[in-house]
Amino acid sequence: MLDVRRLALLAAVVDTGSMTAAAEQLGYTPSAVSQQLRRLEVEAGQPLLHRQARGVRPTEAGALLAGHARHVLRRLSAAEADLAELAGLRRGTIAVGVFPTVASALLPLVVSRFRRQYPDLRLDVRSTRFDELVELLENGTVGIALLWDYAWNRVDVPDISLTPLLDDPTVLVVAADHRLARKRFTTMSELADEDWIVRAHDHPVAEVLERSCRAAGFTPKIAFEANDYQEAQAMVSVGLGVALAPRTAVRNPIPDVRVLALGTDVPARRVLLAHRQDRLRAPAELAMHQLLVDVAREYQTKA
Amino acid sequence: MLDVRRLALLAAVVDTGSMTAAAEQLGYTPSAVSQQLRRLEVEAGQPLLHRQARGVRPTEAGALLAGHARHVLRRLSAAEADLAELAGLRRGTIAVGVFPTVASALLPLVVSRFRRQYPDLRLDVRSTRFDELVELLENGTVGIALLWDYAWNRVDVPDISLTPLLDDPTVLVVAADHRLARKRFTTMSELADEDWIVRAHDHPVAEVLERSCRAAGFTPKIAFEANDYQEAQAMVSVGLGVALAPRTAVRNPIPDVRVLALGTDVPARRVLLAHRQDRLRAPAELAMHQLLVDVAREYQTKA
DNA sequence: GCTGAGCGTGAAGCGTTACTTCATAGGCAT
DNA sequence: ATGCCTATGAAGTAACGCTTCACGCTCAGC
Repeated sequence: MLDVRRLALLAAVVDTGSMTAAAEQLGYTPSAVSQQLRRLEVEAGQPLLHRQARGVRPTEAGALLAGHARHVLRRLSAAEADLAELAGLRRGTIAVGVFPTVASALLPLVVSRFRRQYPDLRLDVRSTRFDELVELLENGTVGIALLWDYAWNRVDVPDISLTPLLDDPTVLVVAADHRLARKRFTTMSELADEDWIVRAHDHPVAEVLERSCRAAGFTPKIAFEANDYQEAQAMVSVGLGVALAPRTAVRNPIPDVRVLALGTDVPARRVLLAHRQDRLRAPAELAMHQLLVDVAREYQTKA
Repeated sequence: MLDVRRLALLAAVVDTGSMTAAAEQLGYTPSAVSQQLRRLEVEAGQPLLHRQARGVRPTEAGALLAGHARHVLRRLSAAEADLAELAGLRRGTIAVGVFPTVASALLPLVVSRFRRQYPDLRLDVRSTRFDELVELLENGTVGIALLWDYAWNRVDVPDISLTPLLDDPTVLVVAADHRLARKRFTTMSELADEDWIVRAHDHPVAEVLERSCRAAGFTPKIAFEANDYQEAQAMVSVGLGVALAPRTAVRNPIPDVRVLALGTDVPARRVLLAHRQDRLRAPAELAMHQLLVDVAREYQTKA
């Protein structure tokens, strides 16, 4: 393969008409230019320059090669410009993986601010469940994923770096005509006699209920198992029971339910930002990382 | 400037989907590929490959760079192909400088054979006088020049390499009704009483006449000074006198003159092939060089 | 005619770099 | 659990490109 640095030298020499001028332009000594061009001529198998008393002139082969050299150099500049655009956030794509409850609550904020702040970047959001999120992260389909965990079961994936974004306290959801509906706050010990709506029994929030009730000294009566928080709210609204939920999951409650805060003794869900711990991260990914941290901080303090 | 060899590596890795495969394809060890790509990523300021369990996948920046790399490599291949075409005589230009008398006699043979043998090469012929030929040769306008000299004034130009092509004997031109017109051969001593047509007095053939007559023991009577051999022949044809000329110059004599050989004691013009003695010579130039040597040899033996 | 500036070239030496070798770590299939 | 395939790291070596210093040449100016 022809050496592109030598071709660049040739192009400069042909342009300036002199090895010395080209050397100065490119920051070399004339000797270096002369040596490299000599090698290029050997490589080419034919003379590329006519040495004259005053400077040099390209031969037919030299002019031809210099033309190719200019194309190559232009393309390399374009490549560097593209990299600079990616680095300068004037171009690029960031794919983020999220889980459904954060998708509905936090994400609108994130997306709108991202659009405003980086109008030239493409944003890809995938909403799916926990284990697939980790997989997407590991194979690079997404650069960033939002995960969650509880204190007794901290997420820990090798080669994945985690940044806690916010604490998502567990709240109580009751029907609008419930005896506690007027209150803003309650404790688990007030709820010993309630019927409970939970999500599928292997869902973590079921374990939150289990642990909280045990700490309060009673065993919850399970009235219904819902498939998601929307369904759970519906059941609560018609008086089938009360439910525990992460606050972000019921950020926009349906009409006939009320949301009450609970004490800090009820375990809170933690939302985390996860990414592969590569030395180098794509610029767009770094931008999104910072934006998520910012949005989460604001969300936390505002709420 | 981005390193093209690294870009080539990247393109190969992206194509094969594996560093090991790319290494094997390009004749490197996997370690070398890994190291170079790492450097390229540092240069790019962002990751270019997603490392996966089974091989690698390009990131957005990696795919972009690989695309540019493919363009650059294609262009470099084209450059090499062009050089090969020049070397393979399927392309190129050869400029030859000649002096008028060889142009009219030898050149038609040369041109026709050149066209036949190298149909893809361009041939540029410039016909001019001796000193300008040397100048054209020195500044590279022509790659080959045909020169001539006589034994007492050998051409010698620094950095110009000379190859004798043929001996161009001096002949006698007489009118068709001249007393010697029927003969094929004569000697200077038969010509002591003739009137002479010469070319301008500083022209070498005038010196040939001078020397030959002196050797034969007489001084020529100059009747007319002609500007070229055509004019000289015209004067001879109308009986103004006889003339000496290099044989190639009267290769195609006008109707009313006859050409007689002279003895070897009359100095012969020597025709030379001249070129700059560069280490490297353009392939088309080498081809033309050989062709000229061949044609001259045939011309010499045939005549 | 001589001299100096400008240009290209060459030999020697040095610093950098890119490769190989050898060894390690991790995932995946048998 | 074993073995293969992947990427990766440290160390050493060989090659390469550059600088320095010096020379030869041509042209312009005193």
